[in-house]
Amino acid sequence: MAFWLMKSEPDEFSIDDLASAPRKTTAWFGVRNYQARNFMLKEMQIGDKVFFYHSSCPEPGIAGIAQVSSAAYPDASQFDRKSPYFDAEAKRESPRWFNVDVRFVRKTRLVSLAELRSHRELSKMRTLAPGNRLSITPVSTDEWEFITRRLMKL
DNA sequence: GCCAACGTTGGC
DNA sequence: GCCAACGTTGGC
Repeated sequence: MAFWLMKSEPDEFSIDDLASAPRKTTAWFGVRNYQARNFMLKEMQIGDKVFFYHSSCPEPGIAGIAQVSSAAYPDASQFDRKSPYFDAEAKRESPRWFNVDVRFVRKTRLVSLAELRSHRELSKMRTLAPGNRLSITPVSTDEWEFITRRLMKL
């Protein structure tokens, strides 16, 4: 089992939105970056644990925990002309973008970006790397355990 | 709203 | 295959 961090703008879709979604599950659609897509398509497994991260908001940070609840399948929004994620190059028979489903596990206290940066133990964390913009990044077992046990006291 | 960093595009 | 231009991300 692997660990991930997935970013969402809470104005668009927050941890509370996930908690109140039907079956507490959402399709993680709209990813339009190949590296992030490949994590979903090639590496994620059902049951992988996810830090749900709020980005582009007054207090960016980890807001909860979710888990991967499906294998990757074609992202429907690429075929939807009315969607901001529409991709004219994508064809039904050869989709370009994929997503997994993500299911709510629990809310946590907000562990802010500033707090994450303050711990040496997390200095190698991919999402904290200078200039990182990837919306999906791997989290190591050590990083996961440090954050859940030491910071969240779970 | 600014801007640094990065990914993508397209001309050559 | 290089690289300049452009668009996007996301913290501040």
